[in-house]
Amino acid sequence: MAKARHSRFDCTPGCSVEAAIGLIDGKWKSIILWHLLSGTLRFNELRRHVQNCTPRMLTNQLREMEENGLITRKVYAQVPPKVEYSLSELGRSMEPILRTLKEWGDANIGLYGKPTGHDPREAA
Amino acid sequence: MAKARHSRFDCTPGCSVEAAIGLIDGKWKSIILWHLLSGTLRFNELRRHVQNCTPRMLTNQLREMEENGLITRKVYAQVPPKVEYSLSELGRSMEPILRTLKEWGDANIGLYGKPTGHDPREAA
DNA sequence: GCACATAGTGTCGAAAAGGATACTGTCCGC
DNA sequence: GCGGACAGTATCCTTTTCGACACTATGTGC
Repeated sequence: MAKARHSRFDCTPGCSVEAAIGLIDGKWKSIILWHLLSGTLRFNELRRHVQNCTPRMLTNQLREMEENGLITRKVYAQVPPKVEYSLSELGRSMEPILRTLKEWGDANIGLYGKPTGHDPREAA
Repeated sequence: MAKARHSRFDCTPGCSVEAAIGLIDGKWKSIILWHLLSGTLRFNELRRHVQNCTPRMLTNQLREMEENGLITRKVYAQVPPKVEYSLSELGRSMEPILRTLKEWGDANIGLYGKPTGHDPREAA
């Protein structure tokens, strides 16, 4: 997901769709982004919010999003380390995407019977 | 991606975002969905549209989306097989998502310097 | 009889993503 | 001096994803 997964920007129309997805895809990114919409958060605050995400994964996702310019990492040279994560302008520009996604999810998942989640192959 | 990857619907707010992403995530799904927005397509038509997607992968993605209720598969009992894929109502309801995603992608990727694609770790 | 088209399936293997667990260093409170 | 909080790292391992390639069956055209 990190690297070349969605890096075919030369593909058929729809590639920008893919490219956009590529940036928010990754098990925790959307949640992280979602929380950051409400404001700046520190590493361990995020950890608590995301709960079952290991620190390794959290760092990982955060770093990728930083590289992609979605978030900003601000380190305070303090004795007990302090690092703040916030959305960059680009990250904030994704708000409509996140919202559209959430609206659709709220409207269609559960109401519809959880498109994912149920998976016939498990029941059968 | 297929199964339990994004199946934490009980998580913190933002889970519906994740759930929605889970349905369009998967290397080819967004492209397929995108093409189907313009109308019904047959298997090999899709193949030609998506180009570098192996038939195995195509079947795979198509099946997952069918299970998720996003697309409809219509088989014609003909001698040279004929199978048509089209968006279901649920699938069509994703149009705003796809469009938002595409708009964002068009506006921010390339213009911004291809957030993915460049990856400092490769150059460094 | 051979190739082509249709719509796939099956097997194999590599790579990536993700998870578990333990560890770093520094300061504070006790 | 012990343990906690801070912000991560390092290492190992499993699962998932994806791609290559060959292969199925049936009918048509040559």
